Formats: sequence, structure tokens, C-alpha cells
Amino acid sequence: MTLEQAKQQFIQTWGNFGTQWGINRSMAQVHALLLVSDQSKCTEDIMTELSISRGNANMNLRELMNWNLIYKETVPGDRKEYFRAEKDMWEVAKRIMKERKRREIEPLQQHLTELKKVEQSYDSIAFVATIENIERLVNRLDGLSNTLMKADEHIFFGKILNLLK
Amino acid sequence: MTLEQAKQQFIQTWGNFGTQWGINRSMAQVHALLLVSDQSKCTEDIMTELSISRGNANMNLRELMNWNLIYKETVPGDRKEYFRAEKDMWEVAKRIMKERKRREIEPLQQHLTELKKVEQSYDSIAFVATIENIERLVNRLDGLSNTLMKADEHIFFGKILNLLK
DNA sequence: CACAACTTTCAATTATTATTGAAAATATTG
DNA sequence: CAATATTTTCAATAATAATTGAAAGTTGTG
Repeated sequence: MTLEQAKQQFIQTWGNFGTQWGINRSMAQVHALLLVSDQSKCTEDIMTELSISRGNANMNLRELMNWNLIYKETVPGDRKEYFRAEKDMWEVAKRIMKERKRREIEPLQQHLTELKKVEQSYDSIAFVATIENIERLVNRLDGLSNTLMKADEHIFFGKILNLLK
Repeated sequence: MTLEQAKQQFIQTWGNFGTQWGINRSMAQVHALLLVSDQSKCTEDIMTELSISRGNANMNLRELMNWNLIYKETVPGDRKEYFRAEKDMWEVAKRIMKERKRREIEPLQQHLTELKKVEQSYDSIAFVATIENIERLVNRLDGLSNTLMKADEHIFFGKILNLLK
């Protein structure tokens, strides 16, 4: 397998993996492309290499910037924007967690809190108990992700490993 | 808000949340419906209450069984199948983790291992290093999920909490 | 074993989500 | 500030994924 083939393969794999987790294929592929390229790339490069349209490339580059997974870079004497990916995968993981927490977990917590305001009745007791169980789980996983986000990779996984002893 | 409204709301919320994580809306809704119902329900009930077709109900019930999130139950004197959800949310979380690990994480690990077999060259060094970083992260998160799956909820989160001290 | 009850399958359809590409907006240069 | 380069937007289109429903399959019953 040549390097080019391997990169293409990785882009495909990362794209498929993304879709399974609710991230659109193009966005995951743009991310993958930047993860495996040494040089920063401009919109044109990305359009060509992934065979996608300008609109698609632009939208997903913007979105990846919102997730803090890629950076803009300027090349002297060139007015195009160039992009480079954050390569520290522990950072990448933390930023993805942070963003999904903000966009999805927090709204879910809001909703669950609201649902507990259901009018009281004999039948609502079991319902509220179920919602509270879900809430407890979500809060704990959220707390875990907060710990992960604050912690250094090695310290965190080192300590987790100790738990197994 | 009446209990019925709250249940409907929860079903909607859970459905939306599911789609954001790559789980189809109907499956998440069927799961939500069973999570908040005291009695077990047959296909007909589910079709009516969620306004979905027989095929859809059947497929998602079957899939939820594959995930071990719901059980079949028999009602004496009735030959229909009835379904009930696992209500222990810690169990639910562990089973979802287990299934996603099997279906998605393990294949990803396979792929990454394959990619490292790229033909060696000056340029491939950086590529292999990136893949190895991704691999390391995936392996660690996988290890964490294994720990979670084996652990009791209280012990696990208790110990995690200690890490913060 | 014939009938009825129930479940499963799957090709066709519908709904949802992603993508395109050209036009509008914005930024940069001389 | 005009000319040009670059980025952004968004309505139209295409691709993907979910859903339907009727027919086929299966299971239980008298």
C-alpha cells in the first residue's frame, strides 16, 4: 500500500466512522485530510483532493473551526486562507467532548429537568423516577467528561489504570 | 404538564438525541416509549402510540433486542409478543457501550492497524505517527469503556470522583 | 392439517440530510 | 476606488436513510 492509498483509505474510514456518530461525512473527511497532511491546505486543495464543491468545503471548514479542530493559517504573499488541523489527538478528543457537551448534553439536561415538573399523580411517580435515573446517569457521564477535559492524558489514564488494580 | 404530555415530550427528546448520535429516530422513540411505560407493550401498541408502521415497529424492536435494551415477555393466554425495556440506566449505558464497541470501535482499530502497513518512506513516517496517535487515543478510550462496563456504577463514579481531590 | 394469529421481509416510496454551484458579499491590491 | 481575488450564502438538486404496507413466512390452535 502506497502512502497516497493509505491516506485515501484513512479519509474514507474516518468519514464512515463520523457518519456512524452523527457527524457528516464531508466534515469528517476534511478533518481526516488535514490530519494526515503535513502542509496546510487551501479551500481549492480540499475541493480537488476530496472532489467536493466549494460550498461544501467552505461550510465544513467553517464548522471544523467552530469545533476548534482546525486553524486558519496565512501564507505570506498569498491572499487565500490555509488550514491546518490540531494534531494532538488528546486535544482533539477533549475539544470534541467539549463541543458535544455544549450542543447536546446540556440541552438534554435542560429537557430532563423540565420533564420532572410533570403534574404529580400516582402514575407520575414511576415516570419521574425513570427521568431521574436518566438524569443521574447523564450527570455522571458529564462529570466524567469534565474530569477528562481538565486532566492531562497520561495522568488521567494512569489513574484509571490504577483503579483496575 | 400532564403525565401523557411529559411522556410524549420525552419520546420526542430521546428521538432527537438519538439522531444526533447516529441512532435512528424511530428506534430511539420505541426505546423511550418502553422506558416510560409500566406495562410491557405489543407491536400493535407501539404502532398506535408512535404512529409508525408495522414494519418499522418490528425492525426497531428486533434491533433493540440485539442491543439488549429490551426484552420479550409473554402474556398468558395471548400469543402476541410483548416488550419491556431494561430500566436500570447504568445497565443501559453499559450495553450501548458494549454494542458500539463491537460494531464500530473494533472495526476502526482493525483499520488503523492495517494502515500502519503502508510502504515505508521518508514521508510515511509522519503519517504513521499520526495514525499511531489516533490508535493510542482509541485504545485508551476503549480501555476506559472496558473499565466502565466491568465496574459497578457507584464504585466507578466514586473512584473517579476521588481523582479530582 | 387447515385455519387464524402473528411476525418478518423487502421493493417501492417518502422524508431527511447533504451537496452543488452560481450569485452575492467581502476583502485585498495597486 | 475600480479591478480582482477570495469567501460566503442559499435555493435547487442529489444522495442517503428511514418508512411504509402488502405479501410471504412462521407459529400456535382446535
